[in-house]
Amino acid sequence: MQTMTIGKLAELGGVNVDTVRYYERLKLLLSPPRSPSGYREYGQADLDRLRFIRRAKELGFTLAEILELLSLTADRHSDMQGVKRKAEERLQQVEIKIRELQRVKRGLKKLIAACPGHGELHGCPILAALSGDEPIQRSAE
Amino acid sequence: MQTMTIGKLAELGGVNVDTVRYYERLKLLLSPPRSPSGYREYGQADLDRLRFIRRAKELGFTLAEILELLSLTADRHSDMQGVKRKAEERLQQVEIKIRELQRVKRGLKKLIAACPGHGELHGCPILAALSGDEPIQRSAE
DNA sequence: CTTGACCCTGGACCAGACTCAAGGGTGTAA
DNA sequence: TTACACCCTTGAGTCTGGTCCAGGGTCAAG
Repeated sequence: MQTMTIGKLAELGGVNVDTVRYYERLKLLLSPPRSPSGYREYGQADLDRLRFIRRAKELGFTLAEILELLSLTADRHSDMQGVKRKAEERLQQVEIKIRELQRVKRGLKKLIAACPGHGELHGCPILAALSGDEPIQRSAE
Repeated sequence: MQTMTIGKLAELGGVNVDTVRYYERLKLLLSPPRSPSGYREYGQADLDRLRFIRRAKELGFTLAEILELLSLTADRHSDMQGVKRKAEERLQQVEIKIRELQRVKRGLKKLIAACPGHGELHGCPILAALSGDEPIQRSAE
């Protein structure tokens, strides 16, 4: 397959056609060459990039953050110090995200372990824990 | 404390007053009785419920999911299987996210370590981590 | 009796990330 | 040639989870 239309790209990338055009507007995807009749012509690199975006999004990065990630990997000719600093910033954010999720995971595990999974709801420890009167922890505010 | 106004409830629950009214519209909170002048009068049970919502939200449940959890709890005759299953679903999603973020973290670390501050970025590890060819998991579709 | 902090309602507005509609051109297969 | 799926653009609408505003009533202190 040399090139593909937007419909094919969207299908392979697991997103809507409109989403592809939306990403192009946001500069997340490069504007591809056009056929004589004006159709966008995509190649494998575009598909890779689209999949990159999907994965990053699933990890909780916003589109703005993904744009930064992409420019980080794409700016092969820009100042290396700047690129490195950006990568370090991203790393910090990723580490924070992991810690937050681990806190959530511990919370969920505790609840699940304490819950027998059957019987009267009345005694459900998940509900008890969620409605308990311990102070609520503020994480990132 | 017999009853409290919306301001007090919001304060103790750690949310905005408008958020309380918003939750009431969504049926996440019950419409409380009103004072002669029309003020909402909340009791301890409302505070418990509000805290329940906050905690569940911190565990990554959407408001729609929380509404479901709450309606499960409202049904005195249902048992805790449903509640436990929902918690387990959440846990799985969180664990997947953590694993993928750790992959990204390793990629970023490698990138940073490999960056001498000059030269070409060769075979970017972030791209490797994110645009790997494993199938993309559709989570909640 | 005035002031200021609170409460009420309905509705507007926000960011983020799409998604759809309208009106029109293109490509291919029977 | 006609049908039908696909493509184009611009611009508006949707959903989530709030947040804010206008225009008004209430309540306790001084």
